Amino acid sequence: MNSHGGAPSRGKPATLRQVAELAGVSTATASKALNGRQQVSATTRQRVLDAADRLSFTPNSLAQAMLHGSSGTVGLLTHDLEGRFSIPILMGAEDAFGAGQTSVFLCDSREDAIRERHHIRALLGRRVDGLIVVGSQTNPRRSLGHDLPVPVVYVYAPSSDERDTSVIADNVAAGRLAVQHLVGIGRRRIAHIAGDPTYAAARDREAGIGAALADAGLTQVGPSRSGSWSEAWGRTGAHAVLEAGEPVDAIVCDSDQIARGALDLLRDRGVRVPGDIAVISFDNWGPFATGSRPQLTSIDFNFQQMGRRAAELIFAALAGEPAAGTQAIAPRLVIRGSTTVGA
Amino acid sequence: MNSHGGAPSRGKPATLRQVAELAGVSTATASKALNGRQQVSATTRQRVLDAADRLSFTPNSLAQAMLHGSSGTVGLLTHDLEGRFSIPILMGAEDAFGAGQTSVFLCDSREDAIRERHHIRALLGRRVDGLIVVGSQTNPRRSLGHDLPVPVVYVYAPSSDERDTSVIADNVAAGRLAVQHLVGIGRRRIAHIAGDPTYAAARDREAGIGAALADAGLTQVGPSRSGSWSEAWGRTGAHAVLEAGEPVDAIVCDSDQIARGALDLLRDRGVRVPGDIAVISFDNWGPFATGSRPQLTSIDFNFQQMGRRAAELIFAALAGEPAAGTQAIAPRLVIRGSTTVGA
DNA sequence: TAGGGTACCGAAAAGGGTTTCGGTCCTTTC
DNA sequence: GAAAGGACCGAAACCCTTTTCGGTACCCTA
Repeated sequence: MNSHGGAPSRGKPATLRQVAELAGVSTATASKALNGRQQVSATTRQRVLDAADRLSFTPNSLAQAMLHGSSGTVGLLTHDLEGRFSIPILMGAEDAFGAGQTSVFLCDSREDAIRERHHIRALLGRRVDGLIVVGSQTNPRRSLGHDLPVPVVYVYAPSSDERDTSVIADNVAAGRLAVQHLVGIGRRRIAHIAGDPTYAAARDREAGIGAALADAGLTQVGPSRSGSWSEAWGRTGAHAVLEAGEPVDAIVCDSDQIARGALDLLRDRGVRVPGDIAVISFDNWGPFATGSRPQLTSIDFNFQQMGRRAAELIFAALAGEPAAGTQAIAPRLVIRGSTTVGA
Repeated sequence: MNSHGGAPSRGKPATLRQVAELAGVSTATASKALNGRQQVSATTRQRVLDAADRLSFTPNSLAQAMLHGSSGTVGLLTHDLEGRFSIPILMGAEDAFGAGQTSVFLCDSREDAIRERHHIRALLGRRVDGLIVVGSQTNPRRSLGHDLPVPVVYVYAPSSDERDTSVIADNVAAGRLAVQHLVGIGRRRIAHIAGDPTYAAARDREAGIGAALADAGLTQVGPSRSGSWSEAWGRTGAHAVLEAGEPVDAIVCDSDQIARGALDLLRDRGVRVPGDIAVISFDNWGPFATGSRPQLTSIDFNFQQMGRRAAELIFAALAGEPAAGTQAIAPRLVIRGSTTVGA
């Protein structure tokens, strides 16, 4: 770690006192020298810097935190077992906080309320400056309450309490975006294989799809068929769409996994994609979207941006400008082979 | 947070001093009362507890850490963008540390050495008790060096320095396990579609497969065909296996994604799985392994257990019993429909 | 009633860093 | 030569909790 080696640095890390002693000054002077304050002569400063380097001195953030009043840490609470959302969101937050400035505690509550409370206690004990709560469903989740001493931002799954601050994916816009793309490439007979109808995500996407179809003067082919988020349902749903007999030239699938299932069945039936039927889906989950034949055009929900926004909202709240309510992050269309031949 | 509400708890969290003041005792007594020490009368203790509850008091772990000398935190360094490994490993570590006892800082270095150094500086500044370094490849990675003041454990990707402590997946055992299962269900003509040959994982699995075949007195059908970790390669590889002309009744695929590609092609060619050819793969990546038709029999590398072991090794090192060298975690066979009809 | 014992409580220091404020020493100017 | 000013440095307080150790008050016994 230290640039020009030779330091012992075994055992306990060096303290400012040791640096000061080695440099032959007081801790006050050493502190000022290291922090670029103006009360130190150039020669003294250099002596301190050399001493700090020799000892591989790293200021103890715990002590700094106690003085400054803020710890420079944030807690990220999740119960997302697969880590599908949490990692991108965490990376976005890291970006916004500035790497090295703020560190993030990641805790997985595993859908367990007791474990969650446990983690919150621990995080508050460590005096985190804020809390980011990531849900794995889009459904609103129970609020942590308002008696917490730090700002809380809910991400992906909004808080059921409107007075809280939430950042969510804009599923309605995503639904519109999907249909607009299909219409843009000339499709007119659009069907929809939905996910689990108990999820707000499924309902919102359906609403967006309906609105965009209406805007284009079109009517959806068949009902939105609800099922689960699985590939198996994608196969079943696509089967139902074909069996209904109505001609179809595009299918919107509520997730990449559903789309994979649908592609699978269409291939079995000899239906060409995108020639006969274009397929578009949501999530843009890397390996799923790019592993298929053809690759999936998909709507990306910009998780990283959601994390960034969450961090910004925590900053704002700390600065005394809380922003209650729910903010939606705009999704992004990623075009691949399942809707266009060229791509 | 506080059980019977009514507390203000806005602004800065309460301090022990405030609790003591409210209870009419000194901070020393308050501390003893809250920590169950024996130097306090029952009535005084109760008064302190009531005061603490009224103020939603949470002891400041930062101050405790400064006294105790250890922060009760651990840094987990990753550059695993998809979070495929990191989250299970983190959960395993949480388990071993005991939820609430130890909190984990998660940092993503994004394959960037500068960012990595940055994060390490920050973590050491926060006086983490240990460091867990998770690699996304199985290839050995550059050591962080030995001049760090805390124990370091490398997970998944071992350190290239033998004096470091590493926990890795046992890819050789995994290869053996796959073949043993196939042999156990009566397969004798086994082919292998390998992953990227620059990965140690691919080489080790190949070694394990070879060893188990030899043990069973069998010879592999065709060479191990190397490619990438993608579904596309799985299709290409399976095509090559069929085109080679030699009869085959089982294929080992180096990842679930490769297996998905292989399944895809076999289905195109009208080959029945597992009737004509059984397929087995590695990783047991949930949605990939269970989304296919049939579902994939796969070797699970027990990431969670790797995290647990890493935590234990850090504990041991802190207790003065460092365990240099590399430890391999035994994999686990998960049987599904791609090798057995019943399952 | 005095002495010893016990139970309980509080003052103080420690842990590492930052900041304020007072002090020292050197330089400059009249 | 003396006073004023400036540049630099250090003592001490502070953040919050824990722990040691000394002290007080009370009770019991002789």
